[in-house]
Amino acid sequence: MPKKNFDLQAVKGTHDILPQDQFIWEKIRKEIREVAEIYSFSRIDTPILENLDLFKRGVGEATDIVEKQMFVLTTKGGDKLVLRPEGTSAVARAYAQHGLSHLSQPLKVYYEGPFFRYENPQAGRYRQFHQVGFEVIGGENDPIYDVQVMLAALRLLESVKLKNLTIHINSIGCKVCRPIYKKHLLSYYKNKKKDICKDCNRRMTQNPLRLLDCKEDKCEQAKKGAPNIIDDLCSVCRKHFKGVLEYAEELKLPYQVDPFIVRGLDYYSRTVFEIFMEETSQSGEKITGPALGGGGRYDFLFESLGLKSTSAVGAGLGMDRIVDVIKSNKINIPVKQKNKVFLIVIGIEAKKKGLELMEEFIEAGINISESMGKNSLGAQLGSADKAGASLALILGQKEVFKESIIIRDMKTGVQETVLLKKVVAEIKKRI
RNA sequence: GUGCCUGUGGUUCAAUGGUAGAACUCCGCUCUGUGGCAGCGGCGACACGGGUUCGAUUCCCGUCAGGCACCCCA
Repeated sequence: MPKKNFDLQAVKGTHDILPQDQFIWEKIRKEIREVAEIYSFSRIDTPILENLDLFKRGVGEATDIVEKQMFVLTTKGGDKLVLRPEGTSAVARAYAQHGLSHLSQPLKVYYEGPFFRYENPQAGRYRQFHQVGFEVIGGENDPIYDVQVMLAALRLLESVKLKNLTIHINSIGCKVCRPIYKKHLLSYYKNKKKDICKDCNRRMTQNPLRLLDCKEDKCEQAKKGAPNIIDDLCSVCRKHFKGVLEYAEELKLPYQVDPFIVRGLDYYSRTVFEIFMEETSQSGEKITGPALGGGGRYDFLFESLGLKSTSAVGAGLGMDRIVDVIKSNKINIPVKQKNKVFLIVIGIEAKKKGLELMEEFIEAGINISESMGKNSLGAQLGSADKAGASLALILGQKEVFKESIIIRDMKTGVQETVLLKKVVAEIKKRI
C-alpha cells in the first residue's frame, strides 16, 4: 500500500463483507426467505433512520440502548434522528402508521438489515450489525405465537447447519405480577448487600431483575436461594407460560426453563427467550456460546407508543454472529456450482472472433467468462480452472480458419470439435 | 464508558537499537495448441503521531484499531 496520509480503515465496530464471504451471507438470506415463506411471514423494510422519540418511548428511556448506545443525528432543521438500534419498535411504528391492523390478523412480518449500537466492539459485537427478525402482531394473545417465532428462529439456525442449539425460556410476568416479584427479590437481597458485588448493589436500585444475570462467583452463590419469578406469576401469566411450554414440548423444541433470562428492553412482558449454541471447549467441557438470538412478547409496546393495546411477540437473530459461528466451526456451506463456461482464445484473429462469440452467448442468456488478456493456452486453462468452469471453449487459429471450436469438459478432459455456428446451441444443451 | 492484552506484506509467522526474512497467496515468464505440477522471476509490510537516541520496526508516551473482561446484547 502506498504511503497514506489518513486512516484507510473501516470505522470502529463496522466491517466489510468481502467477496469471499458473500456466499455465506447469501445462503443465510436465502434461508431467511424460505423459513419466512414456510411460516407465512411477509417481508417488511423500514428505514434505517427513525425519530429518536420512537425508541425512547418504545425501548424505554432507562435502558442501555437508549441511554448510551444510540447513534443520534441532528438534522439541519433540528430534528433528532437515530440510526435504528433495533427493529421491533420500527415495525410497530409502521404497523400503526399504515393501519396494518386492518389486514388479516395477526400480521406476521420479517425484516433483515443493518442496525446500529454505539458499544465497545469485540468478537460478535459490532456497532453496525445485521439482524433478522420475525414478528407476530395483533390477533389473539396466544402462546402458540410465542412458540412460532421461536420455531422460525430455530429453523433458520438449523438450516445453516448449526447444531446443539438450546432455547432458554423464561416468563417475566406482566404489569401486575412483575412488581410483586421485584419486591420479593429485593427483600431477599436486602440483608445480602455484603455478599454481592458492587455492580449488583447498583442493580438493586436500578434494575433489580438484572441481579439474576450477574456471573460473579459470590453473586452466583447469593442467587441460589433467590425467589423464582415463576412463583409470583399471576394466574393469567402463569397460564400463558404453561401454554408456551406445552407447545414447545409438543414440538420437541430443545428448550429449557431458565429463570435467569431477563432481557433489558422495557417492552418485554411474559415470555422472554434467548437462543444459544453449546460449544465444546478445548478442555472438553460444554460451554454456552454467545447468544445467537432472542426475543419475547411485547404486549405493552403499543401502549408505550400511545397506541391501542395490541398483543405481539417477536424474535431476532444476529446475522454477523451466525456467520462468525459458521466460520469458526468450519461449517461447510455448499456453494451451488453453476455450470460455468470459459472461453479460451489463441491468437489475434481468435480474440476478435471470441468477442463476437461472447455476445452471442450473452444474447442466449449463457454466462461466459474469459481471460483473453492472457496469451498462452496453459495460462488460460489455469484461469478457467480457478474460475471453476465446467466447460471450456477453445478457439485457436486453426479453429477460426475452419469455423469450428473445441468444447472441453474440464473434469474429464474429453474434447470434441463442433462448428462455430452450432456451439451456442450445443452448450445450451449441456448446461 | 472502565480495566487488561495485542498491532511486521493480502494471510500465517520470524528476526533486529544500524529500516526487515520465510511460507502460502497474487502477478509474470518458460507456455500461441492443452489446466491444479515444476522451474525461474516479480509486486508487496514494521498502524499513526510524538519522545529518548548519533540512529527506533525494536525502548517510552499518546492516538487509532482489534481481542478479552465488565456493562449489555444480536
